[in-house]
Amino acid sequence: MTLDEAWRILQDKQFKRTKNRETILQFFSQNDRYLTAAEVRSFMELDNPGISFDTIYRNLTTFAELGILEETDLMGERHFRMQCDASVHHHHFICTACGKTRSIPHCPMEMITVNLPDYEVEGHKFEIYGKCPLCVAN
Amino acid sequence: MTLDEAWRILQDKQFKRTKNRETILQFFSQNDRYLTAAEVRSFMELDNPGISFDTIYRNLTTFAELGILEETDLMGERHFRMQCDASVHHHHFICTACGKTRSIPHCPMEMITVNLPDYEVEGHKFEIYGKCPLCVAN
DNA sequence: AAGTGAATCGGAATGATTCCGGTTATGGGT
DNA sequence: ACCCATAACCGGAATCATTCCGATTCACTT
Repeated sequence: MTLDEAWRILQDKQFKRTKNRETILQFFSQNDRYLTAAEVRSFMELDNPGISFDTIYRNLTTFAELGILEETDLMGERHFRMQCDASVHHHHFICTACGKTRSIPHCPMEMITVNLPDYEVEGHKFEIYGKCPLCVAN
Repeated sequence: MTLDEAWRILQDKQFKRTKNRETILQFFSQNDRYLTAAEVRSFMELDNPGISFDTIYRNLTTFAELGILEETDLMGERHFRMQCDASVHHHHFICTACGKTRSIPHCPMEMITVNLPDYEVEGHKFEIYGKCPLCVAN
């Protein structure tokens, strides 16, 4: 997702264009991996030393609800990354060393939901963890 | 997994047979779903009103490391359940209303890892969330 | 330029989990 | 059956991520 696409979504929903939101989105657009609220804060403090965690979490949650960011729990911590391509449903390999991700186009759900009659499926999570080629080499 | 199997594993690894461990295992053996440390504590307080969270977490972590319990993060909280059948790799449908689970024998990993050359896969997570037939009806 | 509600701030509160120093109890050896 | 070493436990404080809250500031509408 590009910055322009993100802002279009926000404007459609009447969210205001604030400096904090610009900084957050800029940070995600230039970091192609899952980030924690603390990492976002470190970056934002360069511009805004008094940034509140409340502001960060509020915006991250909003962005995730709007589909601008993807969210997942890793080691009990919330992590966020820019939505890579909402048009094609996919999953991720996540490097446990550097945090970088790689798309996995396959989704196992189709062949499985047929075996769950009477169940009301709300969502699913499929993630593969390990070391990416770069981190394997080091 | 049965209580006997669990105790055999513990004895193999020289863990002591304590009252607390008996209570914890008993609780899991009679609850076929993911439970939180707080739920475990509530149950244990019937016998042992002064039970410490430290004791609960220490044992839950030990059990999970030994493969006696399965662990997952749900809504940012650690949840544990008795390992259902370690001999057959599988995944779970998890009811978001009652917490009960249903085994999903299908694992999507085989057909996917072939597309990850040079990646070192350490693990994966595949869970389906929704309402079980009983909770759909209510 | 003024008004209004959204957004932010800062700091306290919460909730889950872990740490720690002191105490208790299990299981092996006598 | 008793002793001992050490695993296990206890209670409470500490930590960490996250949320709440009352007061202030800011972005957009008119």
